[in-house]
Amino acid sequence: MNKPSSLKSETGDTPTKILDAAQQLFIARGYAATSLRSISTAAGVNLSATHYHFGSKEGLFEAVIDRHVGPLNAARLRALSEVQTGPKPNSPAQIVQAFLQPTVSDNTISVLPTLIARIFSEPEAMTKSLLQAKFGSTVEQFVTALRPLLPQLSDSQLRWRFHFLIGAMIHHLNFDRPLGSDIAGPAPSGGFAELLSFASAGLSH
Amino acid sequence: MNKPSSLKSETGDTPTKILDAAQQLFIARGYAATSLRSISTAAGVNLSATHYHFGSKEGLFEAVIDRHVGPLNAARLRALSEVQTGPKPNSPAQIVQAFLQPTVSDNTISVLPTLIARIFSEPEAMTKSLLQAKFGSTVEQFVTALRPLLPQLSDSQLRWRFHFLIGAMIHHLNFDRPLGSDIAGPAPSGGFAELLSFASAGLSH
DNA sequence: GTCTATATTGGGATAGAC
DNA sequence: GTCTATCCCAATATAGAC
Repeated sequence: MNKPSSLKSETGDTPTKILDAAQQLFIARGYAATSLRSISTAAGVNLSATHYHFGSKEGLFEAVIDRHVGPLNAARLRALSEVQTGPKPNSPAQIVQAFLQPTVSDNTISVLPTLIARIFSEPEAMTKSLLQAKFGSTVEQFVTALRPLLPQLSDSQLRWRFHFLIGAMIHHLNFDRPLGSDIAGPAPSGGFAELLSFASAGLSH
Repeated sequence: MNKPSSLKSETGDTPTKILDAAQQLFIARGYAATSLRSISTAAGVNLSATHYHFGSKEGLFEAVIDRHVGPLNAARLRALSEVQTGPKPNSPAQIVQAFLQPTVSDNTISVLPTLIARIFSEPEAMTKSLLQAKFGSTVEQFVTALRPLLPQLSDSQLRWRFHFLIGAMIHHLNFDRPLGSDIAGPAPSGGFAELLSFASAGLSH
């Protein structure tokens, strides 16, 4: 159960190899179930290298996260800015797409969204304040952008609905197919388009 | 980080005390981060009692789950049946409410939904087939009930949207307030009502 | 059914040679 | 920066007395 994958990323320096392996294993098994030993083995480096470069397991976890939050926030805000500089008025669906699209298209490897989903699903108390610190500002800007487009909603209603939008997104990233779909075979397509319309409709009704 | 809560449920026989403590800690910390030691300490029983009654940590986890899935499925199907025997035609919102309401009202202690959310958020491969086994049939019946009410949706669309509905529900159960709300203070109210309307609108648009 | 004691393994972290 | 070796602790699980 604890054998690391045989896939190694042979590229990059030691810290990068550690980050790549840690990312893959944290996604697959979660934080607590992933040992530094399995990470160092998968990365093809010595166990002590993880401590030398990242200090501790928690430090490594934060480093894995920090590698991605900046680019993701930047991509979302760039998409939001593009929507807002286009022809007015904007639709809520455009804003929603600016928020969701970078989670599926902004990385060559598509593990980034899965990592985000894993962070949201971690039980540790650490997680909640960490999410606020890393994503709070961006979420705030999207809520602000949506408010004039949905004047019928109270601030509380708007925040709740954006909250559920995030929940649907996380669930979509955690599971590649709906419950009840065929277990075997390729994942059914069309999920992201459905997510967009589901979230937009839930937000705007 | 691993000190068990001082709250003990002094009631019940030993297996019940173990189940209560295990449930509380699995919810708070997740499966991997919860030790049998912390469970037995919180339960006020000997460590060996956990093995004697449940065989293994995984066996205990399944026992915690199994204590609740039956009643939850029954409550959901009962609510569905009541909706369907009422005056026709039903609205999708009624079906959605029949699915969601038991997660917040069917237990004296409101930890059941949090447990369900935790199961959905566990990374282990075990989880996915387990969810299909425990909830697949009930979800299937709700999808079947919704289909004639939403004839404009393909089967694939309907399943995706119900999937997102579940995601929003899980997220709501995992976090008691939206990102960006005041960290301190009581959780904002109205979340469940907003979830109902968000999910119904996303499903029906 | 409940306890003590222990077997066995694996975890994070560190010291110190190179 | 990288290695070996090791410390120290915690984990699941079991054996066997009571």
